Parts: sequence; structure tokens; C-alpha cells
Amino acid sequence: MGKCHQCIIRHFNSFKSLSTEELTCISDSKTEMIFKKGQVVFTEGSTINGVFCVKTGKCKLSKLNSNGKEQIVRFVKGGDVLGYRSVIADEPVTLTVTALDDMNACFIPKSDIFEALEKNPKFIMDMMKTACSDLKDANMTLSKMAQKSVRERLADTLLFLEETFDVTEDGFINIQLSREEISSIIGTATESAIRLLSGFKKEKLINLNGKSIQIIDAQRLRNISEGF
Amino acid sequence: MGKCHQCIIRHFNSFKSLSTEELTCISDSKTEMIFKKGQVVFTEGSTINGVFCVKTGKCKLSKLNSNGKEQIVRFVKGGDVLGYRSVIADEPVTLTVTALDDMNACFIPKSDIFEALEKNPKFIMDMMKTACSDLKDANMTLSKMAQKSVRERLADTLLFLEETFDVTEDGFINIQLSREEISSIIGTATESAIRLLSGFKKEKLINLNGKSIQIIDAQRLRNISEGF
DNA sequence: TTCATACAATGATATTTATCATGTTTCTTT
DNA sequence: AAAGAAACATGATAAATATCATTGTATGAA
Repeated sequence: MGKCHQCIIRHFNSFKSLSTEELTCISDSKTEMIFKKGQVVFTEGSTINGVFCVKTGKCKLSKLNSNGKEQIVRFVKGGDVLGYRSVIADEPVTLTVTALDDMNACFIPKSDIFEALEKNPKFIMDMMKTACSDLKDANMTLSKMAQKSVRERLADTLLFLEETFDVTEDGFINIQLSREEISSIIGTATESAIRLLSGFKKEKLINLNGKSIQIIDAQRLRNISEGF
Repeated sequence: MGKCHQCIIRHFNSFKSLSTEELTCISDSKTEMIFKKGQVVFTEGSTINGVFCVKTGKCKLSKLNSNGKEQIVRFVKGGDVLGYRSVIADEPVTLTVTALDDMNACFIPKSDIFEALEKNPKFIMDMMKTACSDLKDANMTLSKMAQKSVRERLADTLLFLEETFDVTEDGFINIQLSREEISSIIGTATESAIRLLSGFKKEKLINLNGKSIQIIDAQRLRNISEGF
């Protein structure tokens, strides 16, 4: 089993603040887990007794609405910590997490997290900054959702996806989402998302190849997103 | 000048975790401030070097979009702490805060906050829980904004306002918002908000008297909000 | 008071978006 | 490879919402 202090991933999140000693302690109690593409990590309403330190892969965090529709709220990828809000607030999780890739993650029990939070001021401060950063992003997204049209939101989302997941060698955004998932990000009917994507393609703003998307004209997408 | 340890407000927020000693320290460096209705507390992009502990009154937290429209993201009222995200993340504020009432607040310098955060584990944990709670709310709101129609969002917003600000003796929701502000919460054109409010009134779901709103049939509003 | 200004209300119309229907492609399983 | 299922695509239409225009109504200042 891998040792946490040798794990490069920790440098990208709050665990970078822990001492070798503290990391050894976590190493002993952690569980390495693999989630297959499409597998659910945990479901809205359930109680988790630890956090997931994501090593590789991506997942979506979503909410099921009263009408049965999924709303994707956020993405999490390698380097991110999953489930900290629920553990710290000592509440059930409020989002469902589903793997979008094959995903590797270490499950770290709650008790270890609380021990680290209590003993290491730098760790708790780092966690807090993560929470604050997530809060800022959420407010920003909220404001965008409320004020932009569907077309504007789609343009914004494509730019966001490229920025967040980067592109592969062939220039396509490094994430595979179904049209339905894309519409669940922007909060629209699937057909509308499809139509608008086709439109963007006709206008030579993007390339489409199955689920793969390539941004050709980022500047014009930015303009569309800003309402011009 | 009032003493923090005698202030009842602190029991509603993270300051309840501080010792009398720590509170005395804050008492000495805090500034009591009054904001008149309509006055701006701070503006998106500016740097604040402390937090505001709100004693009485209400304010709106909003973002200005690229098209010049305001989006109200959240409300803050007596008992809440304003500006903690910016102080903890050590970043400029990302929201503009405007008083909706005459508002009393104590400004507490950053240095005091950091000292308390470092020395008092219960305080930082409480702050963290506040951040996590705000994050949960933001995700919830985001999901609602994205998936509900304007009419559903208005119903939801009216219920939220009553729950958050309660009602006066005459049964009207205890907050005065212009139609434009209401439309800035739900993210719609002012005319649409006005039309829908009139519609709700005709359907005997609410009473309108100038800016005052009374909810008559909460259950049906709930149904509307859920899409029935 | 009277004027001026902001706010609220409502109609007419345009635009955006959702829904329903249907056909096509792609992927999976046998 | 064939069959079936899921995902994708597109047209036609309906519904929701925005925009523009106009009028009414409050509110505050001179």
C-alpha cells in the first residue's frame, strides 16, 4: 500500500500541511479505492465517515431536483478532497458523486481528519481556505446561472471545462460528457444543449467529434458568454 | 462603547466560542459603525481588513454582471458575520454589500480575528462550520436557480424571505425590497417579476401593499416552487 | 402645493427555450 | 453480424420570458 508522505497528490491540497508523522498515521488507516467510470461514490443524504483524497480521475457532484432532473453543481479531479464539508459540518452529504473516469482515491477516516484538524493549525487553516474558495466559486456560478441566457451559459461552460480539464494532444477538451450531462451543468433541456452545440459548430466556434469537444475560437465564445 | 462579552449577538455566531478575555481584547479594538439604508458597506473588488459583526439591520450581498445587472447572492442580518471569506482567504471581497435597513455593526480588525483563529480551536472550527453551511446553501441555491422556472423561483424566494426575515405584527414579510431587487434575486426582468407577483395576488397566494408582501397560501406556493 | 423623478403596472410583441415527435447514429449485447 | 438500446440530432410547435412602449402611482424636494 502506498505511503501518504510519498504521494505527490497531497501537495495539491490541504494534506501538504501535515507532518511526515501525521501522514504516517493516516497512511495506516486509509483505504485505497477504485471507482469505475459511472460508479457512484456516495449518494445525497447518506452519511460518510471520512473524506476521499482523489488521486486520479474525475467525478461530478450533482443534486437531484424534485422534478427528477440532475443538476451538476461541481467537478472534482485528481488533487481535490471530496466530502470535507459533510465531515466537518457533521452532516449527511448533500450531493451525489459519480465517477466520470476510472478514479483512484484514498478514503481517510473522519477520526484522522479531526485529529489533524485539532493538532495542526496550518491544516485547519488550509481546509478553511479551501472551503472559502469553494464558496467564492459557488457564488460566482450562482450569479452566472441567474443572469446569463442558456446560450451564454453554454459558452461559459465550454470555456470552464477547457480551463479545468485542459486539452489532450489532439486539442479536444479532456473530459467526456454526454449531451445530457452538459445540459445538467447549464440547467436546460437536452435538446436545447444539442441544438446550441450544433449552432456553435456551424459558426466554427467549436469542433465536435462524438462526445469530444474542441474549442476553436475562445475569444468569440468569451464574447458570447459576456452577452455580446 | 459596548463591551463584546455583554453583547447578546455574539451567541448567534462564531464569537460565542471566544473567552471573556479574548472578547475584551476585541472590544478594545473594534469600531461600532452605523450604515444608513441604501449605504454601501463595501464594494466588489475592494480590500477589507477586518470583519463586520452585524448587530441589527439587514443587507444584501450582490454581484455586478458584465451586462451591468445586479445579482443578489445572499442576505445577511443581525447575528451574522460579514466579510469572513475575504479575510480568511486573504483576497479582495467578491461581493458588494448594501444596507437594506439602517444597520448597526461592529468592525473587528483582521489581526484580532487571526489571533483568535490561532489561539482558539473552537473558534476556528465554528468559523469553518459557518463556511461549510454557507457553501451548502450556495450549492442548494445554485441547483434551484438552474432547474426552476422563473415562476417557481419567485415562489421559492417568497417562502425563503418569510423564513429568513419573519413577519411583522400585520403578517407582512419583514423586509422591504423593490421589484427590481426581487428580480435581482431570481434573475429575471423586472417586468416579469412584477407580472408574476400580480398573478400570485390574483390567485390569492399573496397580498401586496406597496413593497410589503404577505404570504397567504404557503402550501400552494410550496407546490408551485416544486413544479406542481 | 407642484413638479420632478423614480417606481410600479400592464399591454403588445419579439425572442428564447421547452416540449413533443421522429429519424439517425452509435454503442452493446448476444 | 444483427438486434436492441441508448444517445444524438433536428423539425414543428407551444410555452415561458424578455423587451419595448405607455400609463399610472407614489414619493420626495423645492
